[in-house]
Amino acid sequence: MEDATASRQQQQQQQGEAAEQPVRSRWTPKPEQILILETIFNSGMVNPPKDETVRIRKLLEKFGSVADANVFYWFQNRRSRSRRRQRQVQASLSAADHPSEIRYDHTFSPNPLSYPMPNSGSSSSSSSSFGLEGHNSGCGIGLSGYPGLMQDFEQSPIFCHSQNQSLVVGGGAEMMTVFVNGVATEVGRGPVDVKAMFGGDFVVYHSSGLAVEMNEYGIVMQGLQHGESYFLVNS
Amino acid sequence: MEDATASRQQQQQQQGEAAEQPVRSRWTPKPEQILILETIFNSGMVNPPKDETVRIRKLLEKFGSVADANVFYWFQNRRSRSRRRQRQVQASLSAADHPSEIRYDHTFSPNPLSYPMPNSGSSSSSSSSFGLEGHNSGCGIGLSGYPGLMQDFEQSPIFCHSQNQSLVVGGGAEMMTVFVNGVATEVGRGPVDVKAMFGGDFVVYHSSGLAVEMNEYGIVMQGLQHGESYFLVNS
DNA sequence: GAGATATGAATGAACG
DNA sequence: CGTTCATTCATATCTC
Repeated sequence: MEDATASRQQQQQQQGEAAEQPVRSRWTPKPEQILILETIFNSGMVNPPKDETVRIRKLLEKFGSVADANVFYWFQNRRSRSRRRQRQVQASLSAADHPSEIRYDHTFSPNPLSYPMPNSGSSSSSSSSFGLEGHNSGCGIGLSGYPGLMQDFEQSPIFCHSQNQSLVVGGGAEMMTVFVNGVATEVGRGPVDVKAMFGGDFVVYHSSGLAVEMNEYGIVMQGLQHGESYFLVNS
Repeated sequence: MEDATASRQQQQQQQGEAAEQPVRSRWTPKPEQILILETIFNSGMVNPPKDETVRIRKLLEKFGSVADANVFYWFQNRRSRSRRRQRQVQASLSAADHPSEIRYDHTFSPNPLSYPMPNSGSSSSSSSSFGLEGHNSGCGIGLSGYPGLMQDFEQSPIFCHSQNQSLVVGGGAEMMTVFVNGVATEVGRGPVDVKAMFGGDFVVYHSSGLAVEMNEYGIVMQGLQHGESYFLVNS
């Protein structure tokens, strides 16, 4: 926490000499700076000691103002998110056990570095071993290791994209979910005895405003549809 | 992965761009999914722990693919924006030091949810911990399957949560047509006194399933929207 | 179909 | 270190 101590309050960091930016409240690393930081991180130095942090900060300053605290925080976040992501991946892998339903990572999660997620137990921490994950997709930038890195950053922000695909398996057995007065409710796919199920005499409306027909016994013979919204109104 | 790091930030800097993004699309929650999320949030669970997040995700998957991260982000954003709105409202209230005249809130927000607003003086401060606004004390909505999944609702769930309101003007505006329980109805564009207008205590739902917020006097302040369908449910 | 708005995603900063 | 908050970036959506 030593580095942090010096940070605490730098509410207003001088946004750089150029005096033209809309006064950014927080540090916004330049692409070159990120590249440097990534390179250092991926080279194995994931938790630079204080003196090293200072050196890095000086290096970064060639591309824009930055404080030691920023560097400190950057590594801290990088470490944290890196590991978290690792954990996530691993968790989703173990989820492929006895898939009662094949559900896997669908959704397009572009290429997030990592997003937080409340976790309960779990430790493993043990300082340094960070999973690689830093397999920098070779788009290399040569950055000769850390000590020697220097110029030549023209820019080739790397980024080799890969699209993710999602596929979904519909679920659904004979039960389906509908929303009744805003509440998700499981109902069978067959006829619905409104009176018995909801205890009272109601008129059922579909969200479109049309009443759902029911017979003289208060039974909706076949109207509800999965995912739709309905409303019960006292009759 | 790391690629993402360098991917996003370059838009305000006069930096010559290089490559473009593969246009990543983002998760677009289905109406049913939003309803579920809103319901959970309004029930008081504003920051579900990891395991809960997973359950929610599985629930949401019945209506479309979604990842844990999406759920996580949703709650994080919801919380954040909710808090910010709260702060904003409060700030505008304190601006009434010497109220030489009645101040009324003329924030007509077309949408039921959220209204950003250009932040003005941001004192930021790191004080954190601000009042949550999810204090729906008991007004729960029982989302099925969740705190108990599926529920028994014979009694309609209600939304409490109200905020002080400024009253307004009754009348003067134009009229518009909305559908109430399937019936076209003319109402003024301003606040609607539900009790007076419909003679009874009701909860008003928009066809999306979301309850329309009303204050303790049974007055819908945010106004209804022309052409939309609403349902009155006895409370 | 350009501008305004709503909101998903990312990330710097902090807290405990 | 894990978690959470505040801000910002990016895009889907809506409006005129």
